[in-house]
Amino acid sequence: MARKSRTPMVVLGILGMLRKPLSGYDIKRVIDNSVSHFWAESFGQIYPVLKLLTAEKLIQAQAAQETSRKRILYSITPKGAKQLKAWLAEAPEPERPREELILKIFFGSESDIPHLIGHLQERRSRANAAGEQYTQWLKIARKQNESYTPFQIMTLRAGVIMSRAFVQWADQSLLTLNQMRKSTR
Amino acid sequence: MARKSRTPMVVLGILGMLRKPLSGYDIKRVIDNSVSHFWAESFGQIYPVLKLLTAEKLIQAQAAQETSRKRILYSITPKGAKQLKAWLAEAPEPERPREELILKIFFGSESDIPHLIGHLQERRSRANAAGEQYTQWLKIARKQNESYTPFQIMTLRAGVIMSRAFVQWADQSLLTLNQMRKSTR
DNA sequence: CAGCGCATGTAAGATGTTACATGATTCA
DNA sequence: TGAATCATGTAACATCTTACATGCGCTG
Repeated sequence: MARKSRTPMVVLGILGMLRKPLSGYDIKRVIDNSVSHFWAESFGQIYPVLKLLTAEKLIQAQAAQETSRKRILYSITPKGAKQLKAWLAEAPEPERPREELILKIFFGSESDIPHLIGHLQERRSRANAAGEQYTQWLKIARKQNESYTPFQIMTLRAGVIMSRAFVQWADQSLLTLNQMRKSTR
Repeated sequence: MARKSRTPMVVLGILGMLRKPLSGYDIKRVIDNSVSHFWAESFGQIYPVLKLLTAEKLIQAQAAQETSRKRILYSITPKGAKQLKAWLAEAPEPERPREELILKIFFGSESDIPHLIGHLQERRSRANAAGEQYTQWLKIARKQNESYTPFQIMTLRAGVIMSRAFVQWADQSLLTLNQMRKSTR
């Protein structure tokens, strides 16, 4: 048996936290605009889960009345909220680490330094961008602090700290690699 | 189509880097004792891959002569080394983030602060232990530096930096949570 | 009217985990 | 002799990604 899917709980979490009816599309957008660097979901997961949760009466569907556009809104039921709370109380399962970049550096002796430098720069710049985005969000959150929970702010800080640490490591490693490249030429 | 498996390349990488015949069991042990915090493999993956790679002539098997114990040793072929080098030159694929702890904190408003504190403490102590282990390895590596490549040392530094950043964030967050717990009582 | 963003959904297929099965050897 | 470690392997099953399919509404 494979590890139990946490997608249903993520959906329940978004619906429970925001306390308003959302469509599958909305849910995806919320995830992408908040915890995307820590958790991602695809439509291929979300839509089937929405049906499953409805069948289990953990969420309920209602057709959107406002517009003519096809749009199904879901809200969490008391049963769903209970289920969510129970899951939140459970210890997070240890994740399986998957850091291909580190692996490629680990095998660096079988590769060429310029390639490694390229990979590192590329990831460094992405981590840097992520860090700046989180910093930006933090700034916004501090201004209008009634629309953010302190918990959300904590995750933003995690984003800033972890991104910066990565950038710091990348810079240090790039320095080392550049020195190695020079000395072996 | 799901994301392409990188297990074959990990096996090729270990065999290529160490340049000596290893068994499936050995390979697992090497991974567990080096990059385990960045990459993990299970026997359920390794053994089938070993057969596959043999069929493709990227590695070759030889029965262990030394002992009577059932033990199959594999070594990389030139073709395998070429394949490995090509993979190492490719840009690492972006990983799908999966940080259940951050998610649970993000949904913190639907949970109880003591639970969150428990989860955080538990992960903080594991990150701290990982950080200390990497620090230890770094110390050893510096002493007998001919048995470690500079690339391996770089990954050890990554372990130290990332673990410390996590611990730093956890401590900051625990402080916040404890203050919140007091003020809402 | 073309293109983009909104919006929902399905199918195929590889991936990876867990559990199980088996047996040898070493050490207390 | 029993437990732990060494050692290889298979089966079942859920998970997840990618690709595809479809169609509406708004904007330039």
